[in-house]
Amino acid sequence: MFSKACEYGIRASIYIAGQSHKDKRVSLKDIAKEIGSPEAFTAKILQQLSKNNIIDSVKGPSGGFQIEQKKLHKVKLSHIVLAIDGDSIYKGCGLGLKECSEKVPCPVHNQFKVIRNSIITMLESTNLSDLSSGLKDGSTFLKM
Amino acid sequence: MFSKACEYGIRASIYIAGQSHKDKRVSLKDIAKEIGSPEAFTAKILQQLSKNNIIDSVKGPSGGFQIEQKKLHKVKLSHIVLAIDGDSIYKGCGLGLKECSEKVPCPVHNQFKVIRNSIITMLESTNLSDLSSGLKDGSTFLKM
DNA sequence: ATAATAAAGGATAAATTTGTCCGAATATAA
DNA sequence: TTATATTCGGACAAATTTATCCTTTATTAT
Repeated sequence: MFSKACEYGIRASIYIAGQSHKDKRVSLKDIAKEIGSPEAFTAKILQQLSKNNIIDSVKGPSGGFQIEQKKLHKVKLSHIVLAIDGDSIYKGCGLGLKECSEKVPCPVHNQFKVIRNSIITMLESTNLSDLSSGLKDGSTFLKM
Repeated sequence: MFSKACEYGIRASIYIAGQSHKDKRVSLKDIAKEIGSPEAFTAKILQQLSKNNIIDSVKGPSGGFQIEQKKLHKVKLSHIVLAIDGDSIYKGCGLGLKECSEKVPCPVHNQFKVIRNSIITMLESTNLSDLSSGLKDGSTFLKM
């Protein structure tokens, strides 16, 4: 569904959100350890998220990554996915056709439209605040 | 959503289905031309589909690929996807976690479950016979 | 039988994605 | 001001996916 980079990006964002809720800034090292991702690769992804204003980064000692508390419920999964994987989920054809559209549909166009719409709705209605709360009470997990 | 190989596999299967409906066997060359796919790569994919008894292949002059007419409505998209991409769509975690389950869920587990179930339902209820009929009446397309 | 045709299969190459390494830039604290 | 901690950014490496090429095998028609 998503690229590995996007999976790491979502997991990292959820972890950062949980810590930001407690006003804690977290380092790359922490993040990679907590979500079980390769550190250097994760760094690249965090850079992308930072450039897209999804997370904030601070250099130097006691630096790290964080998300403004008031943004926590505003950041949706869709923002992260768009920043990392682009809009392929939004506009791509299920069979990889470039010209697939309502006017010139592929054979599975209508079936995929239903799926795509439910994916988009889900991505746009799920925010980091909600996702991080399950971590806090131990009902959800980010590693393994 | 699917690998390129799987996309080509589905497109090829739909084309073969359409021709098989007219009792016509089709060659690799034909298929690649009609679905706009790289020939040699398509050959590999057709081999896989053939080994999985999704399509039949015949060597030699006037050989090619076909699907038994009585199988046309029995072959579902799910069969093709499973043969080429495996069951990652069926069992994989949306965030790439190995151990994600009802007992140990990732933060988006429930949201993804809904999506996954609708994908599975769609794949298991869509057959080649239906998909190829749109090609015949010119309402759907397999190229570009 | 022989030649021609078409898929099968193995080896290899190109492209993309995933992942690593290291020096530069920046901020903090002593 | 200096040493240290941390992200940034570019270059590189490994792994995977996509794609090609060429020889072998099977089948058909002559």
